[in-house]
Amino acid sequence: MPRPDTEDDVDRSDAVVERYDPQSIEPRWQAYWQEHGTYEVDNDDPRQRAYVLCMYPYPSGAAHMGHVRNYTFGDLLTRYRTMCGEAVLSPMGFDSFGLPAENAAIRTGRHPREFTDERIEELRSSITRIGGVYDWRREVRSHDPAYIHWTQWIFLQLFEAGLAYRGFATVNWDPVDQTVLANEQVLPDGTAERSGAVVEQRDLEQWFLRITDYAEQLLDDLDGLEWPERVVVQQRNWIGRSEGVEFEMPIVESDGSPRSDVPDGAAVRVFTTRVDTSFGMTFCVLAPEHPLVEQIVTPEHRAPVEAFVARSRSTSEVDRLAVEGDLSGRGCATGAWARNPFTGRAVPVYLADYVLGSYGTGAVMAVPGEDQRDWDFATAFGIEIITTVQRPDGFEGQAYTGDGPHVHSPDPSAGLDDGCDLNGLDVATAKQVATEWLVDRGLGEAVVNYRLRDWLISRQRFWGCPIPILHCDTCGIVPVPLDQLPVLAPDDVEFTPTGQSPLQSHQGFLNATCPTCGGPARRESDTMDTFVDSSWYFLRFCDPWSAQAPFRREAVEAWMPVDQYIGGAEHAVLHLMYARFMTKALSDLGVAPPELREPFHRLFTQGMIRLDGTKMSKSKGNLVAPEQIIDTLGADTLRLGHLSVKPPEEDVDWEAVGLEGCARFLHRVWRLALPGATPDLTLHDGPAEDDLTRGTHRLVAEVTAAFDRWSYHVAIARCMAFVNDLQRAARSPDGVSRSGFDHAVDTLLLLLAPAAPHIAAELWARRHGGDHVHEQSWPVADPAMLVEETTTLVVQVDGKVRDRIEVPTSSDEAACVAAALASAKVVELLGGAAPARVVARPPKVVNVVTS
RNA sequence: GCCCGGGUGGCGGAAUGGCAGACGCGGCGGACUCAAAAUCCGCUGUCCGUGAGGGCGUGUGGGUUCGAGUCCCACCCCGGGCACCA
Repeated sequence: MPRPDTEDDVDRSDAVVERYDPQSIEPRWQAYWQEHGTYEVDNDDPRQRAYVLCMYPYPSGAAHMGHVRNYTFGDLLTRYRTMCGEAVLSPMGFDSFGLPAENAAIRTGRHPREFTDERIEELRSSITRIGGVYDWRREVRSHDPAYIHWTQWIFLQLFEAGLAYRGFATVNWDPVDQTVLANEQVLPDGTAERSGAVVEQRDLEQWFLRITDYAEQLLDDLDGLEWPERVVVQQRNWIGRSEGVEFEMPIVESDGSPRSDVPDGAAVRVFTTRVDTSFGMTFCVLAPEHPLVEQIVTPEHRAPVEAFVARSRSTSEVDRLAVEGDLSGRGCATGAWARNPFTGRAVPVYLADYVLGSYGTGAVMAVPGEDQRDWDFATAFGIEIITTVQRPDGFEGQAYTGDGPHVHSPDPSAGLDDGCDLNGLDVATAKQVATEWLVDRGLGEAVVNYRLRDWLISRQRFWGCPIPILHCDTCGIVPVPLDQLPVLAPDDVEFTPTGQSPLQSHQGFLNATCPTCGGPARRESDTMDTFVDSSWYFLRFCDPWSAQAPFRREAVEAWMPVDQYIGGAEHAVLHLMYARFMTKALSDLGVAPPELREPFHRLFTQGMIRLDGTKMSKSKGNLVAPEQIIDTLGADTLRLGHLSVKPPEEDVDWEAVGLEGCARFLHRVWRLALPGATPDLTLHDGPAEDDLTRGTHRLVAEVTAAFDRWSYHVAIARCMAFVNDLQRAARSPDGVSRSGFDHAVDTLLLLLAPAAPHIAAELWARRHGGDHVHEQSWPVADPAMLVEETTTLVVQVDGKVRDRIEVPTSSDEAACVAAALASAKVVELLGGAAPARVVARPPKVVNVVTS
């Protein structure tokens, strides 16, 4: 059946030139790489090893532009470093537990596993169509029983070591997703990062991982990482180390005499980072939930205090910490007094909701002169303000937090014979002296506090890794024996619209036998935060076949740490902190090698894709489908679009991606490089032109340098400029030599192989009898070829460019100056006068100074 | 408020203290074509000038230097993080 003639007419008219058709090329090469295992590496590979890893994705179906961007950078690096002779481990897997699948199950009644497996296949196919190459033999999925087994095994190791524990805690409850959230998953405005619901406070028993044990290491080891400064700063802030002093303030009467109605030794223990300002303390503040409140409140204050405490307890932590404007409703007097050890005087004890029981000692000394919040509080409650640090001249603020000499100490009225004298000292020195003074008298000690809290991993969800614990009435909390792992969620579950996890009511799952006493036990129905799964997957990739342990140590030694980790910056304090903690914990437990203290040596965070100025996302419905572009322009064009649009770490507006220009460029490369498809070129058999050879070497040097500093957009721009020049030269009447041309084109194909792998592979194979471009060595520029014979000498007069002269590159200063002074322009501008001075930087620039 | 980034044509952006605007997009003009698409060629910071050419130009104001987009100081604006965690 003859097809109606449409565009076929055109094809026949210039049948000499086979047009670049990505659809016929790309699937073939994708299959080739897969079938030949081109990017599979074994753990005993003799080459130098490199581990290049992109954050494994949540399987959300077909890839979106964010995936494309992420995987293009990772894939380029894998291919580039492989051509450089390294054995590159480039695995891929799926972070396949999580709420979207469970929400879909609630909506449709289908089991999340089915849903998830389908989405994984879709995503895998998308990633392949982008041209991403991975060692798929190593694929891991969080919901795979083998993976669940080892996640649970790791949890039990942590449990045995005391790093996993069950604790009662006031937690963030998401009423929409019906689960608790980690602090990291709550946004500063008090809403849930995922669901957007207003987070409530609930008191629940939950599982925690003791990440705070590692606070100091997590902070210190940041120094050795080659990570974006932004991410390091965010982690540092999140850990929130602060050095300070704790000391006790005995509860007394307002005149300093002992108080009879409180137990002996009753004292407020305060934490402060400004012990140097202790002489300015005019009151102290307890958290409303502080256990001492009950004992010290005086009868006439009891009623308002109880009301205040009740109100604070129902306020979220975020709201409590938001101190803005008038503070008069935020505090409450207790009627009690406590003695300041520095002055010997009693100061009133208040409650304030912005003081948290969970940080420091739950009590602070208040120094309104040097702390703005204390100033605001003192003003609201009519409390005295004393200045202890000399203000600089012209200071017009309220509290002064800067440096300066200390004043007003010791208080002469205190009559202490061993008073602490800080007068005249700067803040740092005064802190030291005051700390020593306290320590020497046994009144307090230096301490370090962290803002970081333990990692709450309990989730009241179904589609997650079950926590392998049993609750026995007799024995209490009992770990599931290792030989009974994995604990898997049942298949016969029904998802109800209430959203409650089916695990909480599934008797077959809940009922178990206590392995210790043989009595009945109830299975833990909470599952783990999915960040637990992603906190060790990079280790499993080293040895996904291991059946006796999560991974064998020697396999991890072969590959870890990850040389280059690539992902989104939104994981700065979540995944990246948890993975660092888990690596350290596993190292300490002897599961991972002892010397492996950090998982990711280098981190790269690529920018987001935006459309119309907002983040592209399914919920906003503003997606541009990568598949559509692959179907029309091809994957190589799409990859090039991402690579060339902007520096990779910056956010990208999709409108800025110049796909047409990239497609044009590839068409041009095709016509230039396809043997026999170049009728408009003039190629002769003479020796290679020096200019052309030098240009080719310069291109190699520039592209390599650009790759090494992640300036892909510059690398692509250089290739484009090179093609423009080459095409122009080859089309000129004189043409170029065949040998110089072929060298130029072959080099270009090698340089493009990591960025546009399909077209490079196709053209290389056609030019070289079926050879595979990705198995060639990355070209190296000959330094001797980078030096031009002549160069443009820029001639300036008084710093302004007035002339340009071609000179031999070897010209010395005298020759350059002579050439410059001989310039007609310079002669004219000098008007016969002698230059006042001549500065030369041979052979690039000469500046003639006239005055 | 503090700490990081960043301000360069109509747009995305290049530029070891030495030719600002590479490369791409967009725009304008031309070649090919019956015509269009595709492709190719030329122009494209701004002002003055018919032209050759010249003036002005990298957020603002100072400074260092023979020479500053690049270094220093102050300020303005944008983006991100932290923030009243004692």
